[in-house]
Amino acid sequence: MARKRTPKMKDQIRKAAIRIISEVGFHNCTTDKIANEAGVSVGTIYNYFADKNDILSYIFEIEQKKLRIYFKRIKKSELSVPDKIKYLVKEYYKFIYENKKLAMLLYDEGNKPVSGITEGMLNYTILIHECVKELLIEGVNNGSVRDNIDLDIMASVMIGGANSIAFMGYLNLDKIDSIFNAAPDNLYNIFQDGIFT
Amino acid sequence: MARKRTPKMKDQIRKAAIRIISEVGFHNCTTDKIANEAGVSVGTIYNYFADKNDILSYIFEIEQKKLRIYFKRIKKSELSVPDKIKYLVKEYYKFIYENKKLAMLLYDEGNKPVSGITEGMLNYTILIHECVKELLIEGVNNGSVRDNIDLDIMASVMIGGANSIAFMGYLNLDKIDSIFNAAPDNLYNIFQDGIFT
Amino acid sequence: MARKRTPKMKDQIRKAAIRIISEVGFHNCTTDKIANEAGVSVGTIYNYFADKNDILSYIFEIEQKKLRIYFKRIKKSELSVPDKIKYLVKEYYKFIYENKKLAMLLYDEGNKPVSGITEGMLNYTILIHECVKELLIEGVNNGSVRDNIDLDIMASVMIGGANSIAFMGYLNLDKIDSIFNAAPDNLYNIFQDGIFT
Amino acid sequence: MARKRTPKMKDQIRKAAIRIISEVGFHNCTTDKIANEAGVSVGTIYNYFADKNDILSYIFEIEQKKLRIYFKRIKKSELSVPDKIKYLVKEYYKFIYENKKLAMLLYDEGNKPVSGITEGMLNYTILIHECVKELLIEGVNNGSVRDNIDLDIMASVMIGGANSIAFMGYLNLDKIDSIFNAAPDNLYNIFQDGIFT
DNA sequence: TATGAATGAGCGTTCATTCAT
DNA sequence: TATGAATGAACGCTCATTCAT
Repeated sequence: MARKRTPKMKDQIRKAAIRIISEVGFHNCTTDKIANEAGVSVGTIYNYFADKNDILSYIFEIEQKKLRIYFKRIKKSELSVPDKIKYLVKEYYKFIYENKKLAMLLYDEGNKPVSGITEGMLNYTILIHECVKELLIEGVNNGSVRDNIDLDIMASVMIGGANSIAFMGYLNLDKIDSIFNAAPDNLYNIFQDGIFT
Repeated sequence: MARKRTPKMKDQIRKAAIRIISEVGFHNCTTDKIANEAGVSVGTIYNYFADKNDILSYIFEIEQKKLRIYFKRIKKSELSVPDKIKYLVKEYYKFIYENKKLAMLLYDEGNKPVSGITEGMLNYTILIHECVKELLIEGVNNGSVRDNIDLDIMASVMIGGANSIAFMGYLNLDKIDSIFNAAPDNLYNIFQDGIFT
Repeated sequence: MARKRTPKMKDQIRKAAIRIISEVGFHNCTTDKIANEAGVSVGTIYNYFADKNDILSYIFEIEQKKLRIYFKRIKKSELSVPDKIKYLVKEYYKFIYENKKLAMLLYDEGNKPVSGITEGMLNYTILIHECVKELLIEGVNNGSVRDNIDLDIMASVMIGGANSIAFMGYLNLDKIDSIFNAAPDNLYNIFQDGIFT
Repeated sequence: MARKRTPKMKDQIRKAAIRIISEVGFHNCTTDKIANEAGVSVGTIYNYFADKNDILSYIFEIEQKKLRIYFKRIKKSELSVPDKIKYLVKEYYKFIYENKKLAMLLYDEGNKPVSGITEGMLNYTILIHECVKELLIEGVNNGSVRDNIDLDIMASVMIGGANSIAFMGYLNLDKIDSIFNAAPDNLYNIFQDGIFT
């Protein structure tokens, strides 16, 4: 029996791709670079992925799966909606701090209305939106979230706001620790009381 | 003091580039396409721009100049800080509605911590941040903006939130009108009172 | 005298290759496709064949063997030379009608002075030539075949003529039946009396 | 004004392609080889041809045009049909003798019911068939060609026969002169009286 | 200054072949 | 002996850039 096509190998390639793409962007990331980073030959990539785009799709697909599980768990918890969101925000910054490269990639490639390369990318972004919105609906229903604001807009602001801070962190890598540290409370604070006095 | 005659051709190319890039993204935008859209030959592009990236830099540079003037005007106005921000938000949505292609491009290419192609792109993003932050400082100083939140974070949330709504609009082009219509008030509302009750 | 058990697998691969090559041509025929068609793994092919070309060689080799036996039988028969040829032509069209794929392959790959891939291919073509020529020599010797024509040329015309009709059939698959039906008599007729009155 | 895209350049590439393809076959002929042979860069090829197949199409297209003119001229001549054919055959061998490479290519690539790469190839083959058939029809009408043989078959035999001799010549390059020398008369002889006594 | 044909490095992808299992 | 995942050279094609006109 020959070597079995292992899920391990596919993951090895996926992770190498994450590293490369997050460093140079998807368009400057060549299949050769990925293969090299994965310690594999180019041909092998094509044993696991239909084409280069498919790698990106797969990256987003995996994250989507994780996300879905994660949100389900939060939703089911006994916490109040604000506390769920507080928790979510905290976890979010923990995640992007621990997975800088992946997070950068997700941000970099996932926010392209124009040159979106794969469906997977948009689906991921939409999924987050839907999950946050669900939480907000729950909040509106039990009176913990204001009901005079469009919930799509509210979700957008929350996600966009959180991402934007992360982006700032990536641009100021020397201050990233303090930024990510301060972010959750500050963000929650804004969600709580707005920015004006 | 009459200016020298504007290099019309450079602008012609810039505008063509905006149209093409916003349609297909920078990486799928070839110099041939730009030249064709501009009604000019490829060679001519290189009389006005050092290379392809330089076109993108120039686009951002121009927008930066406009932005600087614009912010200066707002800052000088007699409005209160919240009203300045209200006005700003309104104008922002008006602008991206009327300049969809340019706005998409600015969004698509301007938010890349990773694969940023030119300095100009980041400078543009940073400029916005700085300008908003200045406004917020003014607000803190005169007591109209809360002083217990990091202002960089606050600015990030505001900008990211606004952009995120725009992004949602681009993804739902059929609802873009109603989204952009509702955005300013909803956004201001959130800035005012947060999202929780 | 019982033969050793035929290496069935080699034949299985050979037949699969015939099917695939005749469908897509040798150059578009991948070892994967052959393996798949043969219900065998790629590796197995290389247990029976030195390389991809070797499969083609083998196909021609097998046909050559069959041909040799076939011609020997005809030669030995009591028929007159014209009758032998008449019989040959009839059998030829029967064969290519019943083995369209193989015949197409033999034609497609066997007529390449230039890009001949394997020796086997040419040998096959040459073999046919030699066998027909032998028949013609017999005819010249007993006076049934004209002796003022170069026999190589004569053989070429006969074979080329017959093939060319077959080719026409392949190009007009809807009329292939009537073409192959009419071919033997018409061809023999031409051999008999030429084309001019 | 920049260099003009010249028909000369396209021809230069076409001729280089003929040389390479006739040497190694279309499938083993790389764009790099053609470019190199033409003293041009790969990119230039793509200024004149849509893709690699297009080069082959063009080669056949050009020959088709020449052929059409040539046949028209013969048809209009005052010669009897047999004399037209005699002339045609003579010219044919002159042509393939003087243009060995082109002729080999035309033969090698033009006779593929299966793996025909471009329409142009088949059209060329069909054109020859049609032109010969027209001549035969003329002959039948004025009584110089036998009317009890299917004319498609007759045309096929004539063309296939002539080609087949040429093929033999290519396989025996040392005897090619004498073969091509003897061919016209022998062929005409067969057309006149058949092969049997 | 404007042109656009020529350039050629570089990319994504294929596929015959190998070899560990 | 059979397997099929891994390999990597090789290909067709693109496109930013150059430069003769």
